[in-house]
Amino acid sequence: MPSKMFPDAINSLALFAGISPEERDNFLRAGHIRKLSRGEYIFHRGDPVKHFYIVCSGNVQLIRETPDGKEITTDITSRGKTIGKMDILQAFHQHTASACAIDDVQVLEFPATWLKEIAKHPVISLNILSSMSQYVHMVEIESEQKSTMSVAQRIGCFLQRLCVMHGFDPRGFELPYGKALIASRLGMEPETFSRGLATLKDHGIKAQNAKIVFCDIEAMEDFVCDHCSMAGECPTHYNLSSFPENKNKKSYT
Amino acid sequence: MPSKMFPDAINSLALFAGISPEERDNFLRAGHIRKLSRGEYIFHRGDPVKHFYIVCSGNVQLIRETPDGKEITTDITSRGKTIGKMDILQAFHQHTASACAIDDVQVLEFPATWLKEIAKHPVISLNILSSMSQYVHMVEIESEQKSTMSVAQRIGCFLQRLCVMHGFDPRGFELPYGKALIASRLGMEPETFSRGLATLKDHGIKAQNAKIVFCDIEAMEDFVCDHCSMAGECPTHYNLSSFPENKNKKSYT
DNA sequence: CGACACTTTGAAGACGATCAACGCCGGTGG
DNA sequence: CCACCGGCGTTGATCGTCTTCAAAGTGTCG
Repeated sequence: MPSKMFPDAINSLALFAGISPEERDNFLRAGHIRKLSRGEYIFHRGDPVKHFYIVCSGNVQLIRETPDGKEITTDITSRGKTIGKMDILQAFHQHTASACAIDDVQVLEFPATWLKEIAKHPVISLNILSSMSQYVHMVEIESEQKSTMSVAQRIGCFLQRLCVMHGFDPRGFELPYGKALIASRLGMEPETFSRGLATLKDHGIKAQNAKIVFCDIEAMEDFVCDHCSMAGECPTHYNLSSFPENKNKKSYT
Repeated sequence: MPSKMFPDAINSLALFAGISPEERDNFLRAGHIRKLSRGEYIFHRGDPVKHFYIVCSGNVQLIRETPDGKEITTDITSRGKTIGKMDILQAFHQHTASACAIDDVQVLEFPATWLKEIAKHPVISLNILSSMSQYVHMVEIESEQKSTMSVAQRIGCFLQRLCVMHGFDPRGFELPYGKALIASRLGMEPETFSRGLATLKDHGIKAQNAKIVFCDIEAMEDFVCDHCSMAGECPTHYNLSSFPENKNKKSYT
């Protein structure tokens, strides 16, 4: 029984919010566990969509290749997140990105039809819609940030979101994966990431190797804008006022 | 009766695909028409979400302001598209962007609760999930393009999508709105857009004032990658092989 | 005709990508 | 135990691209 094996992951699933544990476990019985080791692919872009996944442990990288062979990391999913939701629900029955295990990973695998089935459940349907809306919002904001913010600012935002999402201690935590991966996630080169991280020391974020320390917790409060207050998953603007180019500018209420 | 007034817009609504016209009109009776003139706002970012909209005529610009007062155009919606869907479905009950009429606009306005109600309908629920998944895919790809493609390429992609979505004649059509707006939509400055458009002449796209001509229709065929083939709404890569930096690189199958 | 909004062009500067080299660390094998 | 190697991250120098600021051109509408 899955819920015995991964109680933490299962209990916090947004997918089943508002559903009784019994009904939920009933749904979950359709799935089985799949283990992958670092570097293994769960599926490749272009594969026909046959399954739907919930990450139980480890981190999974969603990758899309550009025509010139470069890899862009669309997202990094950790425990409790779902993979392949969108691909199933689209009319286009192929995966739009590849999924690769960053660490050793355990996922719950369900048949694709199962998702369409449970999506008919009114509560679950709204849960999916809600989490998808939230994801859209995040992607839109990140896209906007690529056009309007400097590398340093985007890194600061990412670190803050990382900290909030994983429940890390803002006074000191370790990056959960390599810097090259984060750089790819942010759509920049590793060198650029490295340099950007260095400049953040002047803005209240210290970084030594993989250790990150938010020195100015007050500044972090500013970070919780109205976007964030809703779910803690909103990528926002770190400590904007500390960036010289943002002096004398109105803040993001 | 709305369906009499805007038959084209209503009949092509993805929201009601697979629903009988009678049942659909039954749903639509809850709405009423709202007219706006150019420059008027339908709602502002931060407003409590009270309504849900379907665009009947004209174009609506979705705007998000950055902390420094700059405006980024998140999306430009035309006839048959919905506005405010995501904002309703999120736990956060405020609009995440402002909506402004570009032209004189007519929208169908529904109470927000109506959407949550009809979302319980299994077919409509899947319709919403499907269109939202598709939108997510588009936003993700555009975000990726901001990191990987040149300005000229992004403009080419946009023009192609514009042409397909609006059913324009690729051998010559007029831009449906100003260039400054398009530049904002693409996350670049008007000057950059202007210069980028000029360079496209070397890649089979002529532009004089607002008139766009795709000279190399064969090249456009390449544009229809597997993403596009599904719905014609996929932003892809215009005529990649004509860009010198993409010679000898594998194509996007 | 003139006012105004929009677009284009030009020149300067900032920023990130790229290429190259170095340092650091863990593992492997002699 | 030490030498070697490969993965990863940093640093430096250079280049191309986009933004910015400034000014001129174009069109429309009164």
